[in-house]
Amino acid sequence: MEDTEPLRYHPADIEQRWQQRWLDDGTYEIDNDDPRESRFVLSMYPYPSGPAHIGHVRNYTFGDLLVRYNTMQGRGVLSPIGFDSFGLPAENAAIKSGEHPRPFTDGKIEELSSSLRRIGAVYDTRRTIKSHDPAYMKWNQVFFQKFYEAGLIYRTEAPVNWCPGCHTVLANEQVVDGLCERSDDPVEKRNLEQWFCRITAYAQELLDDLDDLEWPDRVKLMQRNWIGRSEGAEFGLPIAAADGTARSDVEPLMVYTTRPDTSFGMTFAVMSPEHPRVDELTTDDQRPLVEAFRQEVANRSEIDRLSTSGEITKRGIATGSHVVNPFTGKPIPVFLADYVLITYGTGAIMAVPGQDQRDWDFAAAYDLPIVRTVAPPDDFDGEAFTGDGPAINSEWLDGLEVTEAKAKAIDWLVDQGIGEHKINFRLRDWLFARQRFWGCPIPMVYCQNECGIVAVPEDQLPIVAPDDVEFRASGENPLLHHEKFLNTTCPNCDGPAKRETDTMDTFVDSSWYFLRFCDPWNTDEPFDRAAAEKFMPVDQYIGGIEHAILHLMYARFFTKALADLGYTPKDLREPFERLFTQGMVRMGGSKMSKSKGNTVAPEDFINDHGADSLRLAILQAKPPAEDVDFEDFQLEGCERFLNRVWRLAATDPELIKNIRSGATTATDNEIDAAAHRLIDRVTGEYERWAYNTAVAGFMEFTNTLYKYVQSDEGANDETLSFAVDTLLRLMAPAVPHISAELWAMRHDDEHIHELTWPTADPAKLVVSEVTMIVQINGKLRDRIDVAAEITESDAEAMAMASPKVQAQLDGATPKKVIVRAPNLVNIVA
RNA sequence: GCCCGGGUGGCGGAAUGGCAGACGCGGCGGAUUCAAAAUCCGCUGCCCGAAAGGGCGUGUGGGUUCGACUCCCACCCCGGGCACCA
Repeated sequence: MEDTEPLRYHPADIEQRWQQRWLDDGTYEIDNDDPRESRFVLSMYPYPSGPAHIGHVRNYTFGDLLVRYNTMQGRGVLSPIGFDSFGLPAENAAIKSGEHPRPFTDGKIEELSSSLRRIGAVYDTRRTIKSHDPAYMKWNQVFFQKFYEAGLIYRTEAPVNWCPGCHTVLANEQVVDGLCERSDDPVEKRNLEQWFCRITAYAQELLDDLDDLEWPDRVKLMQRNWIGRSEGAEFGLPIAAADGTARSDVEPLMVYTTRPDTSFGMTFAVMSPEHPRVDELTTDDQRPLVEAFRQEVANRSEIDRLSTSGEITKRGIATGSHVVNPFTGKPIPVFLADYVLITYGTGAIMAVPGQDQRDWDFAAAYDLPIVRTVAPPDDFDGEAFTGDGPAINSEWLDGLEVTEAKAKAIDWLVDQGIGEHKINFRLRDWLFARQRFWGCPIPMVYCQNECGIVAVPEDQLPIVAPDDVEFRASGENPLLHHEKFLNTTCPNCDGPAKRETDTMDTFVDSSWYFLRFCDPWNTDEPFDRAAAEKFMPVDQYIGGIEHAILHLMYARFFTKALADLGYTPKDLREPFERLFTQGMVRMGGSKMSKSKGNTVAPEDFINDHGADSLRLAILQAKPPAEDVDFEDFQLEGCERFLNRVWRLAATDPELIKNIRSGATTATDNEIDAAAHRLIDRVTGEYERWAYNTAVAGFMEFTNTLYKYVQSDEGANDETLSFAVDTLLRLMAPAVPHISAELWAMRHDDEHIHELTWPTADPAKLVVSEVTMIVQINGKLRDRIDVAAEITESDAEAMAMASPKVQAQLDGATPKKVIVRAPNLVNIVA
């Protein structure tokens, strides 16, 4: 029977054994006083949804390779894992089954951990943390209160996004095209009193600090767009009296613009339908129409309102009142329009149809005057002109270019005392609370006497939701009906108080977990400052592009806020020094998901073929940053390759028949040099995430060794031994089980992952002979083997002497000869 | 609309101004075998040619260069992000 053949590769036998040994030996545990140079390698906090899917496997394979590679480089690598275990799926399951989310979640964590272990991913398992662990929740709650004290968290009424499907409010970042990113339900705008986090206080720093991060440009760009800084002027438009003159007895209407230079072309003004001064600025004869318009806008869904289609005349209405353009002194009408947003700037704009296409369309529909204030080029045939050019029709701005005109207009506004230079951000404050059960409770109470909102004292934290709750089909938070939880006493006055039943957005949990990993045992503090100083920032963060905005923005904000609150060193401004965003695994072109039923179970493959084959196939398939289709994994080829390595390294006598000892031949030396070149190559490829070509390198070298051992000359024992050992050491981070097993077989149970990374002998990287290519007019005509140190003139002479060149030239004299000795000669004929 | 990323054999991909197609998959042929699987070896961009050899070839068109998959300009197609932000 083949199965009993000792030299066969049987992954199932060896993988479990090595996984156990890595745990037992604590190979990847690191203490806080570890003397080695430290490296923090982290894969994004996974939501525990059950056994790993193929996307997880890809992500954690890349992370694991880096952990093992850096460890072999002699660094002390912090490689922790945790579980982002709060969230809606567990609560929705609870609603269906009636079972509490905790056992459900613990079960999923068990499944995911076991999968990670089975793919050979190694962690310091002593440091594992979970969001729903009260020991972790406590610090969320402490931070909430510190933020509240510092004014970074506040409670206010505001128009917020409400998802009826998830029965909770959502952050702006969780609304995609007017739909809930989780449930795809249309999101409604509701005016609710809510907890907000003042992330906008850090808007400028969040923007500036992007510059120094080694992150993909794409992610930085997405963050910049999301923060959306714009620079301009905010100023008042005086309300016009009946005769068109400016009234000084009422507040002017404030507007924000990025183009103060075009103010002379302002021929009307527009307010958001939700603007608080609409009533005041509506004339009696227009009031019925304005009211109808506001009602109509209020009834329209967010998605309708976002759509750019639809009759422009249906999108606005005149208020009947006028304001004065302070630049021209002339009265201009005030409109309402649904495209002006109450949440941005002042909720009112000056309209300059000559320089803004939307204003142009509106002006055309309402027959309003259009005045150009920037001269378009002669060949311009469009409508609104948004480009640069000299100012016209603008009195004292005429002739100035846009930049100068802006500055002068702002100076004038300041001189007149009616406006100022103003920077605006698109970024909004983070809506921090959710009306759901399975999250971290917000540690505040509402005093029924006079104290108002009161923080629960730290010695009473963490507040953990009770287990005896009844889940409702509506998704309504069961805490609302749990009298025992709800009713408490005010920490201030001992009077009756109601507990806050909202929980924190689960993005809070993932906003500082990397800091907790530095010191997860701490019971007195969220983490020790010195521990954070030692390991932070994360040297290499790995995760999906889908977190480009949400998680990465919140974690950056938390890091800055915690530094300013003194939890971390003041200069720790950024959590993730280097970010790598790996591509997604797709099935037949579409994203894999459980609901589409197109997932493949990595566990099944591992059972039959082993984790190393799967890891290798993932590494080989595509550059890590790119999306990959599961069908493109070449699982059989990779398994075949590992078998080839096995036969070679286990010295299968059928394969290796002809072994010599003693002095080395030219062939032996070439094999030896190839091994050194491979070290050089693979090291570079690991450094730059070129894992697919590193795998190609392993395969090429193995092919070379196969030819070597099967040649008539045979293989030198020492040369072969070094070559195979080198191959195993280079493969150890990529396919850890087979590499470890073969190394232990060959080296008396030595542990390959505790060895240091091989280094190439520079002397052996020098080549003595190269293939010089000879071109005529850039086309390849001949190849000649030459000495590496050949002179330019010798190279040219050899090229010219080539019979193929002579035949092509056919007696003609070359116009010019380009020589790049020893690699190339190009003859220009 | 604006902003990114990409377009290379039958397929996944390699090649950071110098041999296009490394490596793998697939295909074809051979060895081994009673036979098959497995394994090992060889060939495999397209066209012409018996061969030697030649021509063509990296989305399209132009440009820079002795030389372009690579740099520049324009366009086409695919993927992604932002999208009434004043």
